[in-house]
Parts: sequence; structure tokens; C-alpha cells
Amino acid sequence: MSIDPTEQIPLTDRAERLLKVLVESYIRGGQPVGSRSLARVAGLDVSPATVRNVMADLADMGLVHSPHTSAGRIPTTLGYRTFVDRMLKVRPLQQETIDELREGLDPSLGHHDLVETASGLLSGISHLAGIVTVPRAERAVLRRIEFLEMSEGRTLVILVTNQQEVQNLIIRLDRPYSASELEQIANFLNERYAGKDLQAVRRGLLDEMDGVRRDMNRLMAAAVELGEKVFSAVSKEQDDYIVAGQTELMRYGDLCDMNKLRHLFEAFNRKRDIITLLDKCIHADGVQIFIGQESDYKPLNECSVVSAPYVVGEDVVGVLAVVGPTRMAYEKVVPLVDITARLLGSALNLRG
Amino acid sequence: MSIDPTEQIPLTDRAERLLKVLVESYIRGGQPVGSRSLARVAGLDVSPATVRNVMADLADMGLVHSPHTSAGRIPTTLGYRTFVDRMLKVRPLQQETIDELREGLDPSLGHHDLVETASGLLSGISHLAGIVTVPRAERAVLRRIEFLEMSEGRTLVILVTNQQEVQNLIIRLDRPYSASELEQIANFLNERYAGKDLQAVRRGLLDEMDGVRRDMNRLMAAAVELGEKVFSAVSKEQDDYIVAGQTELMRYGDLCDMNKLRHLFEAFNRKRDIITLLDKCIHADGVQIFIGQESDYKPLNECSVVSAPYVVGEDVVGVLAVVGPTRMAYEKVVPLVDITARLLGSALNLRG
DNA sequence: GGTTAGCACCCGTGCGACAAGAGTGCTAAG
DNA sequence: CTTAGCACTCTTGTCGCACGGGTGCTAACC
Repeated sequence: MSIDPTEQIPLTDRAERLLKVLVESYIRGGQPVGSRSLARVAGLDVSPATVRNVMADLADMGLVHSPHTSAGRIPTTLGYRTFVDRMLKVRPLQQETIDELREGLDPSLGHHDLVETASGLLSGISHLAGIVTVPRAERAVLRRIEFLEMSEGRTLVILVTNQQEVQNLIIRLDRPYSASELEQIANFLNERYAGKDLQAVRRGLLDEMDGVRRDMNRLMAAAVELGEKVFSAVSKEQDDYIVAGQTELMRYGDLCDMNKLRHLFEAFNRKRDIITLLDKCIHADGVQIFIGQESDYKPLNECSVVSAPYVVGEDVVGVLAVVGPTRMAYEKVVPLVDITARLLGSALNLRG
Repeated sequence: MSIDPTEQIPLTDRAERLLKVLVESYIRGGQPVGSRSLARVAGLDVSPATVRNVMADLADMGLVHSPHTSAGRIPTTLGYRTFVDRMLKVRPLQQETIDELREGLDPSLGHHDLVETASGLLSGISHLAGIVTVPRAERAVLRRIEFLEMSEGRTLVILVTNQQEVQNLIIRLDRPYSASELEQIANFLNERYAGKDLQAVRRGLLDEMDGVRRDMNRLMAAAVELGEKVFSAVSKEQDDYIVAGQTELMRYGDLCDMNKLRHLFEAFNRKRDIITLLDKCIHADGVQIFIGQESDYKPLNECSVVSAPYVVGEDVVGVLAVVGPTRMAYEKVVPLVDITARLLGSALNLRG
């Protein structure tokens, strides 16, 4: 949110109030709101005509527009933006919702399950789609590595990280290693690197490869080479997320166009584009909101994305988000995303 | 297909031909087909009036119906059924499609990837949704089991099956075991059970528990108990499937009702009901077709499911299916499902 | 000057009428 | 048994029309 396009726009108190009420009431009702009802509900004790004048100004500033002459007004993207940045009063979550989140995000679950339930909770509570990226492994701490020969040239690598996470991958070796050789290599790597995070491990391995190659014995050389193979593969294996509750989006008249909705769903499946969008906010701290075209991605043109990074220790390890029609209940979604991010972070954190 | 409700219905050659053409032409066009066009395209050299008479008979038999007086005719479920059972001439797949399948289902892929690509291929080729169940592990052959202590009471079990499949799960032990104890237990289990399929392993373990309990030493007893824990957990871990191309279904006007479509998608996510449906055909050999309400499951009322079990060795290990509107190109989908099932089976088989 | 009432006007929506077209069912003749 | 003919039904599209919500503008008002 470093660039705030609304900073410049000056609004009288009344205009501001009217915009706020307009957005709220459009979010609630989903229909263009006219001057009469706006005047009534705003509690400002002004006539519809006055409201119309104000609306004309807001329209000039690009904050609202009519879908056609003589329907009520609808907020534009910029209108939502202004609303969100300047008028949004977040309403704290109900205690029972918080309890539900806290219960669901049980620290004893595995990474994958945590991500999945987080996504499910986001969606279930907001009645919108939830997205949670799989946490980056780079900062996970290596606890143990083991090798297991499977068949000619294919070796199973078992990687235990943090307290409980297990990851296995199969690598191909260019020459056969004996079982005891593999054991020694594992021992070497464990002794040297257990307790460091994967990023550090990889850096360490690269250093060793570069540097003192000649004073390594064969075993060490093999260990380093093999390790590098493993950890480069692991670091590639990221960039994934879990979506829950796509179907919720089929409930909203706003997105009733089957074709657009299809494109949106396909985008969810394709993942790539969504990932790049989520990446954008991985280092914004706190909740971030993309409204309509702000996401700069066609399938999301009529959607808003409310996202927040989640943090383990000092490090941002992932992002979660809620996706729904532009016309969503921001005042509820924002705190939901916020708190879910915190709870997910701490659930992951407790597991070390 | 043991019960064939159409066996009884006698049809003149002409009626049969007309029904066939009607179904084909409705599948192609999606609109009720009238007597005039039917007469023309059937190539029978009869007048529309004659066709109308035949249609009246077919309607009496419940094979076709009009959406209302004086629209063309549409096949009923029973009509489709008759068509599929008695008139469907499967058209062999194009060679390039077969190549695409064969290439995609690379035996060197892991189980999970195979299932995923199979599902994707089914969907991509048919432009419908594809479903493939994860292969049952029961008949997979145990190659090796290893234990790795992780933290107090939590032990990682690594299970290598067939040539290349790795599965790991974490179990809780009621008492702590030393590393060497675990190693011995693993050795015991490996010696005794490597090469047998998981079902046999489990049976064996249960036998040992039941039977000769007293002449086992402590180690054996522990091994048996632990093993039982593992293999009972593994056998529960099944009953899953992978869906691909749900979004394709949003393309068809037949399923344009957003609500129904939502229910369908939710059914895909819920999985349970779909699984029970797929279970029904796991032991029918060859392709099976559920048309509309035949599936006996509301969300699928306007869909057909074309399914086939896939086989490794002698054993059916899973089912795959294509789901689409009742009005689908059966003559293409049937061979597609058939061949994909064979290729998936053999891809899994090659991997031992 | 800001605010308001009044008024002309615009435009989406719903409704009824109407014609066209497609298709049927029935009957009577071949 | 087949077919032509015909009356009838029902959907679809279009047009016109009235209605109502909402606007923009202007002129009066405080």
C-alpha cells in the first residue's frame, strides 16, 4: 500500500459520509443505490437533491458511477479503494469465530493439514474462496537426513525438518553408492548441518563445493555433491497453494456470468498467475487488499482479494487470502484474514 | 450391466434406426429433434408423418419424450440406455490420441502423478470432467519398511512398495523404543514379509498375534504389534480420487443452472458420495455407463458417468471415469475410458 | 452560497399482444 | 401400412406500452 491514490482526493465530511454509506449499502444490497434511499439511510437530514449534487461530485472524482443514466450509483474501484483506505472500520471477530479458528489450527497437525484447514476455515467463515500457500521450506530447520537405496540408480531421500515434518524425494545418482557409503554420507550431513535451516544448508554446501575442493576426501566430496542435489531439488518444490470453497463463489449474483467464472476457476487451477499475484504481497506486512482491476489480472477483474502474509519466527513463509466479489463484507473479511494469518503462523511456529 | 431393462423392449428395425438417429442427432445438436429433420437425416425415405407415428410408439415405451406439446423429441434416460446398450457403435480412438495417452502415462511416474495425469488426460481429451481413484494399496507388494524415531513417542514409518512407491506415516508408540530395537524390528519385518502384498502382510501379522503369542520373544511381539499398527493405518488411507477439468462442465448449456452445477462441484469435493458410486463399478469388468438418474444421486441427475476399473496384475486396484452431461459423445468417451484404464493399469503394472 | 423542490427526461423492467415457425395429432385417402 | 393435409399447440421473438426508480437541471428559498 505504499502508493495510495486516494491520498490526494479531498472530500468534505459529508461527501465522505455519503460515500461510506453508499459503499456499505451497495455491499449489503448489491443494487445501485439511489439518492432517496441514500439520503434516508445516511442519517444526514439532507434532501435527495442535495445527495444528487454530492454524487455528481463523487462521480467527477471517479469514485462512483451509474451503470446507465438514471439508475442509482455504484462505487468504482477507486471508490472501494477510498472506502477501504479511509473509512473502513474493521469489526472485531466474534469470540466463537476466533475459537473455531484456534481449534481448527491445531499445532499438532502437519504442515499440509494445517494449510488445508486454514484454507477451509477462511472459506467456511467468510463464505468466499480461501487460498493458503504452502509454507516455504527454506527457513525450515533440518533435523535429519537419511538415504535409502531403492533400485538401480534411484535413491530415496528422507528429510526430517523442524519437529515433525517429513519430506521424501527420489533422486537419481550418476554412480552407484553402497549402503554403508550412503550411511556415512548421511552421518556426515547430519553432523554438519542438522539444526541449520535449509537455506543455510544449501549455502554451506555450495561454499564447500566452490572452495576447498581439494582437501576433501572422497566421502566428503560425495556427500557435498549429493546434498547439493537434494537441497536444490527441495527448494524448487515450492510455489503451491490450496484453494477451498471455490463453489462458494457460485452463490453470488455478481459473478453469475458462467464464462467469467470459468476463467476464474481455471486461473485457480493454473496456479501460476495467482502465485505471482500472491507473491506481490508476501512482503507487505499486514493485510493487503486488491480490488477489482487492481490485481491487474483479467479473471479477477470483478473480484477482490484480501491477503496477508503469515510469519514463522521472523520469516514470512507464506500468504493466505480470501477471494470474493468486489462487493464483499470487507469489515469482516479483513480481520478474519488477519487473525487467521497470525494463528496459522503461530501454529506453525509452535512446532518449531 | 447384469440387469438390462431394455432386453424386453422389442423394436422394429425402423424404430431402432430412428431412435439411434434421434439420440445421435440430439447429442450433436442439443435441441429437441422434430419429425421432419429426423426423417431427412435417417435416410429411411419415409415421410415425417410416418416418423411421427413411430415416435408416438417410442414415447409410449418411454424411450423419448417431448419437453412440451409440439416441440421435437428428446431421449429419456431409458432411451439413452437403449441406445447405449444396443446401438452404440464405438468409434476407435485416433492413433494420435492413443499416442498422447501412452506418452502421458509414463510408467516411470509415481502413483500419484500417474493418477493425476490420467485424470487430466481424460478430461483434456473428452472436454469433460475426469476422475481417477487412487490405486488401492492392499495388493501392493511390500519391499521394505524402516523406522525413524522423530520425537517423544512419534515414530516415522517409511514404507517402500513395489519398485518405487514410498509412503510415510507417523505413528505414536505407547512405550519408547531404542533405535537399535527399531532397527531389529524393521529387520524382522523385512525378512519375514518383504515380497508379500500388504493385505497378506496384514493377515500374517494378525495370525501371529492371535496364534502363537507365547512362543514369541519380546522383540517379535513388539514387531508384530507395531507392524499391525502400521498396516492397519495404511489400509485406511485409501478412498480418494483426483478430479480434473471440472471447469469443462461449465461450458455446456445443458448444465447451465448455476445452482445445480454448484451442487455437482460440491459433490466432487465431498468425495464420499462419488466414491460410493464409483465403488459400484469397481468389479464390473469393462466400461460401465450410468445415465442421468441411474446413478441414483441427485447432483448427477443430469449427468452421465462413464467408468472403467483399472487392473494391475489380476487385481482391480481402482476406477476411472468421465463425467459429463447426459448428452455426451458416448461413442468417443467409451473407448477413451476403456483405453485409458488399460494404459493406466499397464503403466502401474510395469512398475511392479 | 449552499440547499431544496419541482419537473422533464431517461431507461430498465414487466406485461400483453401478435406474428412466425416448428412440430404435433388426427383423419382420411392412397 | 403409409402418407398428405390440416387444425392446433406451444415456443420464440418483437413491438408497444405503461410504470417506476432515478437522474439533471433550473429556479426558488434560507
